[in-house]
Amino acid sequence: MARAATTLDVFNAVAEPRRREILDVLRDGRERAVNEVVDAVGMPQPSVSKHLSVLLKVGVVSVTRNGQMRLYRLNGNNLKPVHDWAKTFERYWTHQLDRIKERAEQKMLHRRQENNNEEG
Amino acid sequence: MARAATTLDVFNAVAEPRRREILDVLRDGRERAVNEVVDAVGMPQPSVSKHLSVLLKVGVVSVTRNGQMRLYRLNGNNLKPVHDWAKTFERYWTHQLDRIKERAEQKMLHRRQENNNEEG
DNA sequence: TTGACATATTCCTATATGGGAATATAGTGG
DNA sequence: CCACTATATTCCCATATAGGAATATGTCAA
Repeated sequence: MARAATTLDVFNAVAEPRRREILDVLRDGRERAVNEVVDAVGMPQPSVSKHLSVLLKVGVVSVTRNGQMRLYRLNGNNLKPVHDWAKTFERYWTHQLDRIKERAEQKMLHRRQENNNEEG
Repeated sequence: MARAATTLDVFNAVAEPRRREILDVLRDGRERAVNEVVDAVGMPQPSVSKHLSVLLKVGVVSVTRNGQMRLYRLNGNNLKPVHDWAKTFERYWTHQLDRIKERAEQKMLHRRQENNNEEG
C-alpha cells in the first residue's frame, strides 16, 4: 500500500506546510476569496485551489459562492482531533522539571539493574 | 515535486496513524523493546521497525541498546510544535457559544451587505 | 561454532502526491 | 456575443511512501 491520501483525515491534510500556511491565513475566521489567499501566501493560484480542495475534503474549510468568487472560511473545530491528540503528550513540555527528574530516576534504576545483571 | 518525506518533520511523521499508535504506546515514558511495541500494536515487526525508524529520524523517539534489544523511548517534547500549532485554533472549540454568536453576526452583516448591493 | 532470538534492511509494487504549465469553466459587464 | 476576471481542472513527472516477503545483521547462550 502507498501512503494514505491527504484527503483521508486532518492529520494527513495538515502535514503539508503550505496547507498549514493557508489555514494560518484563515485563522481569524473571516472568509476569503481564493485570490486573497493567493496574495497572502504568495503561491500560484492553481496550487492554492488544489490545497483548498484538500482542506475542503477533510472539512477543515467550507466554501460559499459569491458571484464569480468562492469564499473560503476556516472550520477550525475540525482541527480539534490534532490538538487533542498532541495534548495527550502535554506533560512532556509542561512539567519539564518533573521529566528531568523522572529520567534521572530511570537512569539510576537502570544502573541498579545493570549491576544486578553483572552480579547475577 | 512529490509529497514531502515523512522524515522531514513531525507533522509528516505523525500523519501516519500507525505511527501515532506506536507513540500512544510509548506515551507513558517507559522505554520499550521493539517486540514489546510489536505485541502492543499487533503489527509485523518489520513494519514497527520501519515506523520507529521514521520517528527516530524526526526525533520523536530515542533509542538505546541493551544487549540484543533496542529500547525505544518517547521524546515527547518534540511533539510540541504540533500541539502549539493546533492550539492557535483553540478558540474554535473552546468558546463554541462565542463562535456561534460570531457566525450569526456575520450572517446578519452579509444580509445587510447583500441588501445594500441590491439597493445600490 | 552453532542455534535461537531480536531488529534492521532490502526488494518490489501499487499508489498518491505537489508543482508547473496549459486549459477549462463560469460569472460579469457591455 | 465578447473580453475579462476568478477558480478549478487536467496533464505530466519525479518522488516518497507503506506493506509484505525474504533476508541480513547482531547478540546471547551453551
